[in-house]
Amino acid sequence: MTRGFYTKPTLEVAKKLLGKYLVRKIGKKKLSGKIIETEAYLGPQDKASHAYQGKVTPRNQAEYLIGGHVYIYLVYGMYWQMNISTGKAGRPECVLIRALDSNLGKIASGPGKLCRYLKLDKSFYGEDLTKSKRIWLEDRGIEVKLSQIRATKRIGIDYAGPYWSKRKWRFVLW
DNA sequence: GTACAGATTGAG
DNA sequence: TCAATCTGTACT
Repeated sequence: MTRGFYTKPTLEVAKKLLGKYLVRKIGKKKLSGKIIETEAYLGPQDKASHAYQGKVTPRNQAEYLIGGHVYIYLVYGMYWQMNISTGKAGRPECVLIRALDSNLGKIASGPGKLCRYLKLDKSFYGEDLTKSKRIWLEDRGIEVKLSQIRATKRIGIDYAGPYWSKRKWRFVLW
């Protein structure tokens, strides 16, 4: 996948990521899975985003990078979440990868489990997906029809209030 | 320096 | 339904 794919509007990227393959190389082994669930977080306006109101911290600065970079962080002190930054540089927008469909079953059926399975941690912070040799995305020619994409409300952000928690910015491949 | 909440998960 | 568990952030 090239840079141009990631710099499109975030909601568009979130939908187009469905059906693409996430590839992770560990030593001589290659792990991969089809992306089946994503969630969009839209910058300063989104109360559920870490960059709400344009906040910049050492933790979320990767969210401001130009599309195609990894924004990874720890939640609840135990689980890593992998995001892909989207849009232009300076825009705090990203897509959270929530689930992969792999031949190993439901091992990556949630953001925390996904990262545990792929052995992702802080060393991937800010990794460039268009250049990295240990993690990248592949288009394997799977055609995703609009009727196969289901939009639902996002998970685990009720604290952001009913308006933002009800935005249907979670996309599931049906 | 200390307090506190969280983009989850798995067990009960 | 609810606790585990720890980092970053916002205070004093």
